[in-house]
Amino acid sequence: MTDAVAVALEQWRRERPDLDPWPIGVVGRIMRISRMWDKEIKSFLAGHGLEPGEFDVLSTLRRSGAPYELTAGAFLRTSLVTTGAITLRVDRMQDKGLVTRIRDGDDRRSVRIRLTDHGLEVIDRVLPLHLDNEARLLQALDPEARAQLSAMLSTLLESYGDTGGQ
Amino acid sequence: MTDAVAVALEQWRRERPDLDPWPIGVVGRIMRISRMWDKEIKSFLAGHGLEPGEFDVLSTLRRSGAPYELTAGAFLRTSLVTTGAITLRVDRMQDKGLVTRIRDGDDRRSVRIRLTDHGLEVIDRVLPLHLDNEARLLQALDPEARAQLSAMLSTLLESYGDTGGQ
DNA sequence: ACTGATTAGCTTAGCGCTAAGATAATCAGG
DNA sequence: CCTGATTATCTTAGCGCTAAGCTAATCAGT
Repeated sequence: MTDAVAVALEQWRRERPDLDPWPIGVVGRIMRISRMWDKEIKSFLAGHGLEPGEFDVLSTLRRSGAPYELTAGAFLRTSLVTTGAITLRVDRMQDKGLVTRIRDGDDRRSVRIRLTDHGLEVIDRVLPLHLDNEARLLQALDPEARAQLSAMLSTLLESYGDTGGQ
Repeated sequence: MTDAVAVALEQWRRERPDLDPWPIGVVGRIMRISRMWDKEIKSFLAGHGLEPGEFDVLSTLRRSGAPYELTAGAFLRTSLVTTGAITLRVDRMQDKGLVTRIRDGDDRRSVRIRLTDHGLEVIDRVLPLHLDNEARLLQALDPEARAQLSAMLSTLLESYGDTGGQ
């Protein structure tokens, strides 16, 4: 069987034989997989009443450890979205009772975003299911392939200096 | 150096030692890379007056070969977006003079979308630059790694039955 | 202390997309 | 031929995000 990107590569070789379309073999496939996973994960999370962006905030807070509290700026540095998106996510999550905003006493520009008890309960319940769901998406790869794939992706991220802030 | 996902994995192992977060090593990295590339490519294309979705339509038409014409449904089957998105993209591209809509004479429900001379000129000019740009994003990987990576990504897409329609 | 630059976060118009429903043409069975 | 189901596309309200500008607090140099 050939995937959709293999077909596109073959078409390009026929139509533009003067060009070598090899980068599409990597970039096209990664973007295609990412879009498919976006939908899968969005649909999975919807079953638990969460948007992907909200799950992302919950995860980041949870794995930062007790007291499950980070400034809005700390999210920016790990999240690849703009400040406006963080503000809006936290607005929605506050309405849902997942997090609270706390003005910092020392630096009154700063806002600390903190997981509520409910938020902690939600992420601790959903995370294991989320991991199972992601593992299912990777079933086609054996453990060795998974490790090789992770390593190559890591090489790419490192080449972009992606350390998630600092 | 460690990438942002390696840091997240380490945090999870500390905070939830009862769980094995390995799927994040693959899924998290692919999604993170995809979002970074989305921005790079969007910014690159903006320099040529194109949106990513528009470039996608131009590419699909161009590589389908003369007469550079496909039905709206054919895009749907290769594109991972909804029918509404195709309609809106074609609306914008028609305004820009990149494509034209032609009602099919045989099946009058069907609309054939056709590259204009201008559209053909644009995609033939931008594509080589786009490939150079993508190659730049993959500089960190040697040719052998690129081939291995493509093969593993292809395995995943095939496991989802992704043949781009048919 | 004062002043300009910087930092942290919020606001909002606009964008592309989705989801759900609508319209219109074609097909399939009796 | 009808009639109901299907197919192809368009329409539109609403969503999350971006980009650009804003407010307010803090810092750095004099």
